[in-house]
Amino acid sequence: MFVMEQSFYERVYKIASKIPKGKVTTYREIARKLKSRAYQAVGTAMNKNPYSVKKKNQIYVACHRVVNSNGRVGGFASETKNKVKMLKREGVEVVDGKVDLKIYGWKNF
DNA sequence: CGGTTGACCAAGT
DNA sequence: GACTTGGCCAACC
Repeated sequence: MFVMEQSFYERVYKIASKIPKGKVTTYREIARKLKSRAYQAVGTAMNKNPYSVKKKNQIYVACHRVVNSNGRVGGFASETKNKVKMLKREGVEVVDGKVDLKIYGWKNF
């Protein structure tokens, strides 16, 4: 059985999966919702994120909807072009791997 | 328990 | 605008 360890990461996944379509959020915001400033840990969580597993019990994390505070698309840089496509398909305008946080910034506290 | 790391952030140079 | 430095927090060794 899945032993979803109740770690800091899982909370991150849940929040990340909460991101509405056509919006993006930053690591900072996620950390903030966790009552922490662990933006770093959030990033690390994403890195180990089982987003590929789209099972029923599994959480799907839209990594591409998570960006840095600068609006720059994060570490998936090598595949950024692909993610950018996805984001655009969701209605998010991405320019040079960057997003307008003023417009698409997720502020659904 | 200390040092390293990580898809980070902000301010300074 | 690019690079450096310090800070931040959780996980890993």
